[in-house]
Parts: sequence; C-alpha cells; structure tokens
Amino acid sequence: MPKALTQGSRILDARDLYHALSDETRLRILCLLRQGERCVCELTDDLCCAQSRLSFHLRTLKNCGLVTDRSEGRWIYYKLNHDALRKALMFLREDLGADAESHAATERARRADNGNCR
Amino acid sequence: MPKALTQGSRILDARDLYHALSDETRLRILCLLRQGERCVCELTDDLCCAQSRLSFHLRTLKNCGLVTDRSEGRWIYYKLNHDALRKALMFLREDLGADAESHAATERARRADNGNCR
DNA sequence: AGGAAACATCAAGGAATCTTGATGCGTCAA
DNA sequence: TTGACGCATCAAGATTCCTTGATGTTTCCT
Repeated sequence: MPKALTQGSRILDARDLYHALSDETRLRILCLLRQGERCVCELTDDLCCAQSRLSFHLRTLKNCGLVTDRSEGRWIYYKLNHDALRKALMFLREDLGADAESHAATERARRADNGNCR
Repeated sequence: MPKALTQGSRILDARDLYHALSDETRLRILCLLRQGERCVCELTDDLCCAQSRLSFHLRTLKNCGLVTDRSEGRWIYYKLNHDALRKALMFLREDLGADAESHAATERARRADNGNCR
C-alpha cells in the first residue's frame, strides 16, 4: 500500500496517543505504572486524586491503548502497554525524524535523498 | 539535585510537548517541515488551511520549542527544532520505559532493581 | 441478607482549545 | 507612494476537555 494512504491514520493514531500524554495527571499515572501493575485505589492514594477523576483519566489512557486492565476480585489492576508506547516513540522517530543522538549525523545521511515537498 | 525535584518540571515540559503533538494539523505541519524549511504561504497551500488558523498552530509549535522561525523579507520560514523532538522522544524512553525493540529484553533487565511504589 | 469497599459512569459546570473572519503591520514592486 | 502580499493578532463563537459530586454495580466480608 502506498505510504500516502497509510499516512492519514498513522497521524490520527499518533494524535490520539499524544493527546493521552498531554495531561499531567495521566503522565503521573504512567510514571507510576512503569513500576508495575497498580490497582485504582493505590493510584488514588499516590496521586491524591478523586476517584472519579482518576477513573476518567484511566479510561482515556485505556481508550488509546496506553494501558490495559485486568480485574481480580474487587480490584482492577492497570498496567502499561508497551506496544502503544512504542508506537508513540516510533512516530517521533520515523515520521518526524526525531533521534536520540545528536542530530547532525542522521541529517547528513537523510540529505542524500533530499525530498522536496511537492 | 535529587531526581524527585526535577521530575515535576520534566513532566510539565513533556506535557507541553505532547500537547503540541496532539493535533492533526500540527502533526501535518511537522511532517511537512521534516522535508525542510517552509514559509507560511507554502504550508497554507499544502494544508488547505486558513492562514490565521495555520498561524495559530505555528505559534503553538513555536511556544513549546518544536519549531523555530526566521524571517527573510516578507516571508517567515519555519523549521523543525530537533532538540525538542529529542526531548519528547527521551521522555518516552527514559521516563516511561518505551523502547524501539521488543519489550521483553529491557524489562528483564529492569526487573533486577525492582522498585516498589511506596 | 446487609453493609462496605472498589470502581465505573453520568450530568453539570468550568476551563482550555480551536476555528473563523476582521484588522493591522511590515515589506516589496510598480 | 500606493497597492498587494505575507504574516501576526484579536475577538467571538464553537467545540473539546477536565473536574466534581452523585449514583450505580459488583464483590467481598460478617
């Protein structure tokens, strides 16, 4: 499939991921979940955050795939979904040309196949 | 400086970056700028987007550092700022544990220094 | 069975964000 | 110097997003 056709939904997927990442509370949730699974009541304590508010943000994170949940008895455990994190990272790298190292080297390479906009 | 003290502003910086990335128009702008500097009228054409609207989004991108501008005569040229892109990428990698490769390996390593939340 | 804990969901209000059209300012060409 | 172009900015309305408090559901304990 030509790249142009897939670009649209790639952008929309990326937009949804970055939107989920664009809130302080949600970023704090993700930082906590990095340490492992957490149930909602633990997160509520750690974040000093009303339960319904937390629930709202967890749903936002779940909707775009950044977290998954699993229920066990009365508790619901949330954890990071690394596939979605990787998607967010890969869009930065592949679509926007972000690189972890100094920019100079990669840009030199890219300039070889210089593509003009139109 | 202890990591906890720097965490707050890291999160706020990341939030601002991801907010700028959370809009379809802005992502399209960034994709176009990846190919090199563009002036506003070129972007207006490429995106079929009202000029004032484009100007609004360019300001959003500029405010968080994702693009820089340079004026030349009547034109103002915008280009990507790779330092900001790298910041967005590094937060995903370092603070959230995103990795480009399969997750299994890194997580095995990380589990050694298992940190509990509290 | 009854009560409490853990969580989701809903409605309403408030805040932030986006879009649009109008206006203003600097620059260039005639 | 006048007019057109390129762009920013502003005000107003529309839309999306977030927060809060109330209520509902499920599960567990007694």
